[in-house]
Amino acid sequence: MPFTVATWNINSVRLRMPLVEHFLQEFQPDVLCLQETKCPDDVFPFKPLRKLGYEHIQISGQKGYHGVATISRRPLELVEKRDFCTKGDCRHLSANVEAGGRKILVHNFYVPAGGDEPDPEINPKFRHKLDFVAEMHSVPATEGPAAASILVGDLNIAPLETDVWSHRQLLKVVSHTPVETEGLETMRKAGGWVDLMRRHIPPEEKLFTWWSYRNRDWAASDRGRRLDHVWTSPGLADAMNGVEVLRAARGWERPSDHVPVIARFDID
DNA sequence: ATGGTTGCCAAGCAA
Repeated sequence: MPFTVATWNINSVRLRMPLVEHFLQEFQPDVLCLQETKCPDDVFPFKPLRKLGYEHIQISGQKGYHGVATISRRPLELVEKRDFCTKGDCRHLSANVEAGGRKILVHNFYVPAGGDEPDPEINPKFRHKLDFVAEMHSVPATEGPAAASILVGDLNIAPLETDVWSHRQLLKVVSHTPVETEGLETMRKAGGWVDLMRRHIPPEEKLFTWWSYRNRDWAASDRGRRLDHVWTSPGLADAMNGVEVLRAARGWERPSDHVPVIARFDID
């Protein structure tokens, strides 16, 4: 059995527990990282997840907004819940999991969306987003010769031209502005991270993980963006055995506007 | 150029 990690912005974990359960039963990832759980820790739905064999759960939740959860079939060792930009937002959680005979550090991120106006001088939410990504420079892929790391989550930025339905039309739209895409790529490369989705699926190919709710027919118009990402340290990237974007999940009953991304590794 | 939808929670705000 290969080691598998999935990431999914669930947009309310309690509302979508039936979808989470369905997903876990069908795909059985070792680790599932959820974002936008919108769920305080004292009411997180542990029970149905444990029932499915996911007994190791680390959460960082708050009422109404944000929130991340890392759910695992293998033992998890919490490393930290970091308060990026010291706003008290629950947007990060890291934990160690064992695979291939070594510890792998898994970072689960929910980067701020950044509001509508892509000008940090007049839009504090966009300022926050840029500051958040800048602070991610302090999260390197490798912290020692034997260290392996994975960084997943909703990064709310579509870096490549083929990560959006129209590069030209989205250049001034938050998520695809040059200051964001260059900022994210600079941070990724500086940290030594490999963009695993793009190692598996060529950058010439359009690739989306999110489709707006504000669309008559998301599948027909296909105006998507790749906002969700899987990054790894270089050694782990070499062990990658495939990445799957579960586009079908966008068509499930009462779906999230994001779909799961699953990465498989040839280690156990 | 505008408005389109969803989820929080019960009015707008955030996405």
